Amino acid sequence: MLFKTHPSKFYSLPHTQKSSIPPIQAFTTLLKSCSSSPYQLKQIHALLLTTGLSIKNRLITHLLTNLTLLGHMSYARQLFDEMHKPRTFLWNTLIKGYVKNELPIEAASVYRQMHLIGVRPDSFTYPFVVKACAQLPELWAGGAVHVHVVKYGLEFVSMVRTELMIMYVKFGEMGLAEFLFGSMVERDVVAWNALIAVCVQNGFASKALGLFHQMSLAGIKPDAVTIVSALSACGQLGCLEIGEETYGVARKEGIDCNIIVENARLDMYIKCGNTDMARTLFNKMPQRNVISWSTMILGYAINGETEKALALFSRMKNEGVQPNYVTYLGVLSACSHAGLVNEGWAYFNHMAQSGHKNIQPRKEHYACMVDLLGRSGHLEEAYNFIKRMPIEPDAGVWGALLGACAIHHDVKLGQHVADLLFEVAPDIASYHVIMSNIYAAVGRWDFVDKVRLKMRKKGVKKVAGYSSVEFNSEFHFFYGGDRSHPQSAYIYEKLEVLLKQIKSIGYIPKTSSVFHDVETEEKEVTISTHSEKLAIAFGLINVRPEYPIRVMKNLRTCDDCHNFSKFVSKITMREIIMRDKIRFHHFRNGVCSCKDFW
DNA sequence: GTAGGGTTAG
Repeated sequence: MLFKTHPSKFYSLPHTQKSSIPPIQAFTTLLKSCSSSPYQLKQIHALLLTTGLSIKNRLITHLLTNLTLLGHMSYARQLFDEMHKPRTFLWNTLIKGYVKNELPIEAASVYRQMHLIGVRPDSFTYPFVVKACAQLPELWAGGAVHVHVVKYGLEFVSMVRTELMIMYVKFGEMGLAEFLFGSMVERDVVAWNALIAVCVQNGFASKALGLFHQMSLAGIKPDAVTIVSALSACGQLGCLEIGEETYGVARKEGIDCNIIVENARLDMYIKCGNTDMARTLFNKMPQRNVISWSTMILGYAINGETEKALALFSRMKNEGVQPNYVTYLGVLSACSHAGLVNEGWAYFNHMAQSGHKNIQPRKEHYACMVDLLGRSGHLEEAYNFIKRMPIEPDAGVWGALLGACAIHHDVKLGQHVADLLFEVAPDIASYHVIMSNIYAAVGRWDFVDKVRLKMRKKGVKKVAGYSSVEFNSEFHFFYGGDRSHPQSAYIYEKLEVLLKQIKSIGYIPKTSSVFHDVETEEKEVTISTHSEKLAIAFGLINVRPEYPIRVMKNLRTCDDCHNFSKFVSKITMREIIMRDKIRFHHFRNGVCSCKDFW
């Protein structure tokens, strides 16, 4: 700031002997507040050298720190390399810089170099080195670093241990993380929060809720950060009751009036399929940021309330809130879920032509457009659209087209797309399953077997489908053909009665069900005991009639289950809300909110 | 003189 407005003042500073501010202090202040361009920083550096102050490590450190914060890592590295015997904290600063700029390999190599030269790392070094290891694709470096940590006797340093825990959860090593946590000397609120947050972020939501519970038993008061992670876990699991209880805790602790907490709560309502509660909260929030708006828009989109999503988007712009690229993902997926091709094009073109750097279409937006075009039957157009992409299409983009080929039974294009897709992402089970479903739908069982064989050879395993229902603040999980639930006998009995009833009003099981990008449950399990059917039967037995039955599914639902749910909602007069992998289906009186377009 | 945790999307 100072530099921009009064450059002359700045340049004269170090030379002004008479100045009341000593030069070193002046530099320090300046560099601390400095957020200048690399050019300006270079000038400052040059000035430091000419005034003979370069030996002052303190100033160099500020400069180095500023460079790393601004992302000018190559210049920071150059500065570092010019130093004579940099001390440990300077090494730490450089490593920290690489980690903050998500350059874990560079960070790790600086750490290695440190070792080779014989500079002893300290307790400030490891939090960052471990964080770098957590950003690497494989765990082995992290394991080696853990050994060093033990060797230097730093394993009980709270922050080092916290970072190690985070690293292990990221690599799915929950057991190791829990061991480290359990044997921690002081488990403060931040350590709890770190573990809970990383569990949520890596798909261990029920583990996160378990920890949240344990935390209160241990007498540690949650803060806003804890609540945000807990609410996020509830959203992931789709548990509205526990979500409300969590919010109750926040209110009791007086940490509910925080925009991040409110956004997390908003998201929780959305992910539980309750747009009414979300809207009520949204409307009474004293402040809303772009995340609040985007969450609400996306919420309408995935719940099939397309008009509301688009209306909210224009209200957002009228109120002068700048949409970001996530907001546009919400808008485009609203169009996609409703088959609004023209509107989708209009929004997409607006993004591309806006001139705003932060809303230039990204791969996700392209995938959304491909999905929209493909789902609506414009397969050729979708393919050409990908071919014209200015950025390299990724698996998500090709996957969207493959999914569309499955819906429209286009074997030829499907095969072609699969070839391209498996070049980019050979090991993703769901894409192989879609391809096998494409063949299955047209009766090419020879090819189906080939795909299965290929999967077996590659060791690609499909994910088992399951559905869950929350009841009395507890989860009930069902797999296809599952008989492990204590109420199993009643559930199957109920299911039988339901099938008889709906058959009498026209339900015909679609045994040759068309698969969308669904991964079917085990082959031997008949269609009548798909996990969502069991979950619905369970819900009908247990959930009070005034409440809807909320079923959460990890994969997409199949045609037959979709049809089944419509009929059941009709004869039982119950609302069934089903969340599949990418959207909601609200079944009321025989009709689904998705209008059978998904 | 430096250190650990949070919301949308993927």
